Amino acid sequence: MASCDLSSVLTDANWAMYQTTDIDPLQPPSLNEPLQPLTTSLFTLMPSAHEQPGWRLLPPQYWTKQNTMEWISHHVDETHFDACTLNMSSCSMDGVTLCQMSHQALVSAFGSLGERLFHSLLELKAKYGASDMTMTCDFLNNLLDEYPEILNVSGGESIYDLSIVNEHQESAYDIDGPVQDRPKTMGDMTPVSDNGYESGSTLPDSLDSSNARICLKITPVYSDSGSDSDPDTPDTPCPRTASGTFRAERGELKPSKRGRGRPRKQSHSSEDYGQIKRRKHAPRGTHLWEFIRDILIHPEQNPGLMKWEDHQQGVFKFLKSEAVAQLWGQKKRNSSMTYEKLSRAMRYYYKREILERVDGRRLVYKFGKNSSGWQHGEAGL
DNA sequence: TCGGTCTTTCCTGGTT
DNA sequence: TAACCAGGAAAGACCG
Repeated sequence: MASCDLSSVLTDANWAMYQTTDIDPLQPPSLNEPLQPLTTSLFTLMPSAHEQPGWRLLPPQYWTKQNTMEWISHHVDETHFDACTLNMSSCSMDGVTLCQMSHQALVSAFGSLGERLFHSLLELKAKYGASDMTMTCDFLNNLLDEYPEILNVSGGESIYDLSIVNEHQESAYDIDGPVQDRPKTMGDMTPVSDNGYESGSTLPDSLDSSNARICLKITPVYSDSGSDSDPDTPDTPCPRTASGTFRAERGELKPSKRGRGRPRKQSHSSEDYGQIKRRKHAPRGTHLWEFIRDILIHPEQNPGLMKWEDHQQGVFKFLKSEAVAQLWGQKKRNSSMTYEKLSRAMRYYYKREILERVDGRRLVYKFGKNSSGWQHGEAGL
């Protein structure tokens, strides 16, 4: 590439954006600190242990800004596009925003590269099906329900232009152009339901929320210059690979071999932490097996992540193990979740007979007698 | 405050 | 060789 290399540009942008390695969404945004885009803090996905970029693992609607940048970078590299002609601010968007962009908007933002990006996006949307946007919206709705203070930034300023819109108010999605220009592969982005994980509930809640049919429109309004690292972030820098991605996998973040066990969470300032403690504990009842079960019993919201092998027997299979793990990680606000860790937690269920072993079959598990809600006719289905 | 529960993380070794 | 499986060990987070 001639004069500048987008990878390095994007890398620097990523570096600035992701210096804070562990954002705690519980902590109310402070005007004194750089603002983290909501979707970034929610959906941050580090490259997996296998160096598979997040955008390859997840539907575009789930992409973080980093994923979007990696995806753009990928196409820049493939087409030898001159990155100097790109506006960095155009690249800085999460998947939700990206999916709302029309063909015209993409071409306008990325020039000749926009055409390629548009078709790539169409392919990815088609690949992952149409229901993912709904999950994203519902996830955000859940978050808003649980942490309404996100909307109430001290000083009366709103970080996010965040509005709840009726699905039929199509203008709510209008960002760059006429509605008819937008891709139609997202199932018209009709929000359906949530899985109710956050509240620890299962189906009834989700059905309720499906009736509500609301979606969030979120427009982050933050300063480009606000990339200072979190004061509580440990000194350990976040290593990057040559391609500009982060390597958060085992050992690579640590200067030396660490001991066993779960590492201590990022410390908060005593004041902030106290506020969190006073506010509310994250509700219990969000168990992994329930999360798995709810993915399985909501096939319309399951973009090929898992499938029943024998529903009667409770036998199921992971189709996209890493993607499920990432989804679980999103739910637990843990961007470093992997299938390896998830599967370890799954194996603990054997002892409690929530799951049963299925010998000789990879990625296949079976619900045990101490699980419930997965059988036909259960859980209000 | 404490103990139980439920993960989460790391690890070694085996299997596919 | 990579991906997955099995399970021990240790520790964090949550909750009653």
